[in-house]
Amino acid sequence: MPAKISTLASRKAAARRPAGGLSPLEVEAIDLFISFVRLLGMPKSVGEIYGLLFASPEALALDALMERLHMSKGAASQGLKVLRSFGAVRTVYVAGDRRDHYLADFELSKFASAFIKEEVQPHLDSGAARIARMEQHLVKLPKAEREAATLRLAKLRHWKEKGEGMLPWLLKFLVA
Amino acid sequence: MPAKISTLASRKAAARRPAGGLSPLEVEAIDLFISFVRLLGMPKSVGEIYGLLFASPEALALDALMERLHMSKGAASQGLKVLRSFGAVRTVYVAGDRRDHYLADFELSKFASAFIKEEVQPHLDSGAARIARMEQHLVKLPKAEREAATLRLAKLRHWKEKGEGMLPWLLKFLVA
DNA sequence: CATCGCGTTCATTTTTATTTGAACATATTG
DNA sequence: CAATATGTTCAAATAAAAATGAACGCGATG
Repeated sequence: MPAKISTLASRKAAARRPAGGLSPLEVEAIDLFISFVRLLGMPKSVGEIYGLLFASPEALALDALMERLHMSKGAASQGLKVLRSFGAVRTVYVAGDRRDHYLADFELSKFASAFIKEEVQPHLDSGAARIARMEQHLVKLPKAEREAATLRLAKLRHWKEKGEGMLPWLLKFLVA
Repeated sequence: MPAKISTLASRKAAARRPAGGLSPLEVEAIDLFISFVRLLGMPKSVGEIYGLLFASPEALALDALMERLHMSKGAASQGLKVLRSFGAVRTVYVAGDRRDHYLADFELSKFASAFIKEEVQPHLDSGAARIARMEQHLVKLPKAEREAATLRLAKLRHWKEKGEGMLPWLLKFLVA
């Protein structure tokens, strides 16, 4: 009964890696990480790649990612570049294969701290610069307006300090 | 010497509200809030509106925003809708004027807590649901793969709990 | 040293997000 | 109640972000 055997075999395969496609588990993981990276303002493809690598027991090469995620070589390459840049992914050596093979690093905090260091911190810095510039403009205002503006500037400074105070704590919490 | 007087007058005006445009102080505030709202994934127009209102001592009506920010009525209306929705802006009554006049609320934490409640919390919730679904799939895997996958799922659960533990703290910190 | 395999880059295309503007709803005024 | 003022909504236009795919660089291989 070859028919039945092949049916069973393909059903089993489907539970794992259906027709070169994705298992339900992988799909869930990918969806999860897509929405996670979107929350951090990163492109979907980064989430797809990390999701698949996260779910994958073995290291995957670029062409495996392309094929299984239906993604162009360029997108896969750029996504891996981002993931490498903050250590969410690392390469492993595979004997007799000169392609790079990627494995997910499970420290999710790397996403968050990359986000903080690359997005939040620069924003705080430029914010500080802007507040300084605003103080320059302040002195040129007529007194009535100056008072109101001074109050507002104080609010901004307050928030900048709050942010600056929070970041180190947040980083520590995440890494812990 | 009317020429000189007018020059001085226009320079002074320029420091405040140049030709129906924006003062340097307002420009700085607007830039600051544009990058702030972009960080939270909100449209630029929301930052422009809040920035101008933040810098503005008097309450502004929709048409003033349109004119000074070079923005369509639709964008202004929708931006205000967003800002109202999380209380970053409130209306004040102006005698003998039936337009709504808007004032910035200085509690910046409202942006952050809106972001958390509208973006982060739902993501955590859907993440929890996904983890549950992944557990369903888990039992259908062959033992070898199941072990690896179980480990990964434990990581996810760990992070979900970490996130859930952090949010209340973060909210409290922000509001404080 | 010519060819091939692997990965990166970047101009172009596609997709997604935002803005515009006109139609509409609603409230006000004469 | 017609005319007007104000604000909202939403389909279409525009702008911004991301993906594609071909060209390129570089090292390995025969």
